[in-house]
Amino acid sequence: MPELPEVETIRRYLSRKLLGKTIQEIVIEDARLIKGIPVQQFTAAIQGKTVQDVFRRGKVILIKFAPELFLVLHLRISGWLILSGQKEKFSRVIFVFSGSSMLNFCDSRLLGEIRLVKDWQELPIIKKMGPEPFALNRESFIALFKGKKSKIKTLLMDQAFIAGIGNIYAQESLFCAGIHPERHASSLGAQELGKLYLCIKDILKAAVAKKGSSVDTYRTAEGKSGGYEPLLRVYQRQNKPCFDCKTPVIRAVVNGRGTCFCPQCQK
DNA sequence: AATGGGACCTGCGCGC
DNA sequence: TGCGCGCAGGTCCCAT
Repeated sequence: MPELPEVETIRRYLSRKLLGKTIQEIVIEDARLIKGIPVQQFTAAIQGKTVQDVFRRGKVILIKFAPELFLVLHLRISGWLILSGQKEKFSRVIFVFSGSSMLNFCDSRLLGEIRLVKDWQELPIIKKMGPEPFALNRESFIALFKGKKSKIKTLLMDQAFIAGIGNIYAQESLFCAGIHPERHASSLGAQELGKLYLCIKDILKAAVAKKGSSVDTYRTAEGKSGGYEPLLRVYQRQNKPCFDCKTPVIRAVVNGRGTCFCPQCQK
């Protein structure tokens, strides 16, 4: 479900609401989401602990309870988080906080992950993760492509290459930059990469400002829809006229994922 | 090393 | 109304 803008939106809200709050109880509706540790152990370890920090790396949300105790939340494709006073639809794990607020980890397809670790930086997913898009300048962005040959869309979605971009914002960024999603990275010149850099930054920034895109189940942690959806230019617009040239938008499968692009504007 | 396919799971919308 | 099918914002594992 979530890419960088959605995850960052959730993180900001949780940070605002949960800092200093203590976990009173954990309700496990479906234990399959809890990975790497027996459920009993998981529950016992965070009961009574107080939130010290809520931060993000790529699409991963991290909640710090102690210097050596971090809750790791990954929403994967179908998860979302709702902070409310009740159990929500598709709630799988509920963290009940002091003040009776409840953080619902909702996930229709059960593909999400919840972990508890001592050292978050040692998690495999974190260890191999590429740089945060906002930490890059034009030069360092272009330098990432040195020696890369994959299709550009595959690269943008590769979390080891750059963190936080998924299927929506990869498509949107490539449309903005006028680059065909199946172009090989080695064929892209500095000018095209420079344009792509600006597009990625602008789109992610605008999407964060709008609190993400509510294409399907995504809601912000306060249960509201995101506001970026009306600004999407190609995502899921197959057969509809391109906003720029009116040519019908094409849908192809790139790297196993549905991919929309304008055959006229994206070369 | 890089790439492609399948697996993990369930729900929703569509056409018949 | 009911059923089957295709599709879904991510990541990992395995075979080639």
